[in-house]
Amino acid sequence: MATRPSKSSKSSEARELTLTERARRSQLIEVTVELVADRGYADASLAGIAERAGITKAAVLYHFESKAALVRAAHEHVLAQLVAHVVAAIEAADADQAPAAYIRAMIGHLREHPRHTRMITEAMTNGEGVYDPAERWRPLADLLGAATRAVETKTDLERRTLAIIIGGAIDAIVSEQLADPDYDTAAAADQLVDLVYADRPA
Amino acid sequence: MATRPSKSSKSSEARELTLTERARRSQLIEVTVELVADRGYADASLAGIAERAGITKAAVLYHFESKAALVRAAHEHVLAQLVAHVVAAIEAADADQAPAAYIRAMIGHLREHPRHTRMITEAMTNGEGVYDPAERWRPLADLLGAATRAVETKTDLERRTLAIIIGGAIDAIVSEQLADPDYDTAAAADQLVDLVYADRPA
DNA sequence: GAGGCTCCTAACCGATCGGTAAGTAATTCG
DNA sequence: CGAATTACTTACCGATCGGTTAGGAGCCTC
Repeated sequence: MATRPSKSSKSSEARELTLTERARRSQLIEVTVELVADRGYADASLAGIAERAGITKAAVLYHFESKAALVRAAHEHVLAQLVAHVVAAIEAADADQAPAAYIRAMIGHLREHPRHTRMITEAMTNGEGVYDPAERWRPLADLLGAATRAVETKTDLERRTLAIIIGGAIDAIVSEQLADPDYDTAAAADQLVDLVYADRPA
Repeated sequence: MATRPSKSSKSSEARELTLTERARRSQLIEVTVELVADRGYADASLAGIAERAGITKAAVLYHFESKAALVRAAHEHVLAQLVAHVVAAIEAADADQAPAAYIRAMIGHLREHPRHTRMITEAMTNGEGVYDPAERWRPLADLLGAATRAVETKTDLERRTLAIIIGGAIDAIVSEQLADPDYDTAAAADQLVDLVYADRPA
């Protein structure tokens, strides 16, 4: 049979992973990120993932209950790293410099991990229900609300729109770098920060 | 047989389309736009298009030589309308107001044609080789170059980056409206215009 | 009224998809 | 030693994909 590893004799709840299982799982996640990034969400098949990992399709499904579960795990993996990096940068900055820190941390991280970037954008545009677009800019909008000193946006709507503008600009800068690796994203980040802080100077 | 309609006895080059053929083609293009917009590029199958049009798969391929050709035609259809609208708006504006006209025209058109919008973004992210991302912001960058009075961006790189920022912001504003139809894109367009024109006031 | 053209249907094709079933070496454990 | 568990492979499944083939109804023309 090829059912799941059950739970190693004990009938309790906690799933304790073996050493090899942990290794395979993380390898499969890595391979999935690579493949989704390189060939797109639709062309990242189980067969392709399996081949790249040196095992068969069935072996992949032995470790993950479905392709969707594998892709979800891979997505959570890259997203967690991004969030950790950005949160650390924000916490290290002064409150009024938080939006600037956000912009530079986002662009910096994505520049250094192009595959992660491709995976995230791929998951956002093609992932079934990975995370809902209505909440996408909420964290940034909240951040702008907290940084009242430097970025004086009055209404909630204006704050929301500014978050959307900044977020969209970051997306586009990152996409540009994926298309042209020579594009200077650090300079672009500076220019975006200037633009945001130049607004409402009074 | 079900080959192409050849060219109606005459062996010359010009393909003259029948009345019914013209009608079917435009119907199929409309249906394709609908389906791609509603269910995404990957889930818009020939069978689905055919069913929605009330004919069979084979009949669709009788009018278009492949699914790719049909999608290409649909894409060109929606893109042509967008370009016509934006160009008209720019030509009607003063030179230094051209970027503002661009922003408002883009956002306005996309607001009024949400299906076209979805189709275009879908084609950009999932379309095989519809149009290359390296050239995407070129027209806007050129426009900024021409409007030297209001938007004083010095170097080519800064102009390029500003175009990317504006373009990305427009994308995000439009996406937000697709997720929340109550979102006030006209106000967002005004805010984006203000931000762009507030830059480098000296 | 026979032939030719347009516009379509029904049936089929090979490829590929995610997923399942059955069996089996290798390791661990009583 | 023998039983159980882990970590796989080979072979298969039904569904769906884009595309092809053969044929036929309806019209138009000589």
